[in-house]
Amino acid sequence: MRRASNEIEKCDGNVTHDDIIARVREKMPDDEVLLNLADLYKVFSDSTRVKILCALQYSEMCVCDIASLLGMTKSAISHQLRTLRQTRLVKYRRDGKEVYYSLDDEHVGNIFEQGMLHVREK
Amino acid sequence: MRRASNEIEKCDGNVTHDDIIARVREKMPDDEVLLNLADLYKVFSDSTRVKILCALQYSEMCVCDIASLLGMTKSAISHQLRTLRQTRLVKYRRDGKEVYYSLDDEHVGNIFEQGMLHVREK
DNA sequence: CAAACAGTTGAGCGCTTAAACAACCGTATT
DNA sequence: AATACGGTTGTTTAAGCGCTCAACTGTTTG
Repeated sequence: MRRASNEIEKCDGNVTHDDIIARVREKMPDDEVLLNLADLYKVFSDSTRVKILCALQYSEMCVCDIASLLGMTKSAISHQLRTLRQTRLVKYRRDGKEVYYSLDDEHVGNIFEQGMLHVREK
Repeated sequence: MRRASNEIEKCDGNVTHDDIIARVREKMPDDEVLLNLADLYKVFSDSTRVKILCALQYSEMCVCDIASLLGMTKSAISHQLRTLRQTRLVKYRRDGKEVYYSLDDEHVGNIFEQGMLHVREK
């Protein structure tokens, strides 16, 4: 320990540019909004979920189809579909023994496009 | 164990809709693209990073300012800035002892907007 | 050069989480 | 009712990750 004793760091408050901080803080959205935003992107941050959403852009599919397409177990897919359901990104309908999933939101496409723009170039 | 013996599951390949699968597979982007896409969104999936990016939309800031704004240690902020640097989302310039960070990409704003659209409504 | 300060970095810890596994539920078929 | 099959769910395990702590780099000032 090189510091005096046990003062908390937190960027010791001394030499920061208080004017800038105040101005930025004023403009920033509420914490809750930014938290929800991060949570939304968290859903897109897993490649399995991205693949599922991407596939559903082209056709509604049952769990077995998706599992087969991605080469994964039905269990794994079902778990991921659950989080996609909870975040209202997919909806489903039952037909006999099969459950068909499809996209629930037109935003999904837009979000994808913006991401693609960044990924594709560079 | 209820299953016959040790056949792999992988959605037993039997009753799937092979036509749909084939059609979707044909249209899907390459795996690598979707992986990069997921990685991009992973950067936005943490609230600390989201806050940093959001703050930098309004003004360039030094590490100490950001730490003070978010009530976190300089170390934590610096670690996150590192991943933001590596993904080319922020750039920096040195001025004396201080290092000023700013957004490196106009896409950041667009990506934010699409996310906000989804978060705000509902 | 020494001290102070802004920022970076590596190691370690605790929490989160994706996938595997096994059991279970619901519907259809016989 | 019994069987089969599509899908779901709880549990466990291993990997990933954000933060803290401590040490270090680099720059300015005395």
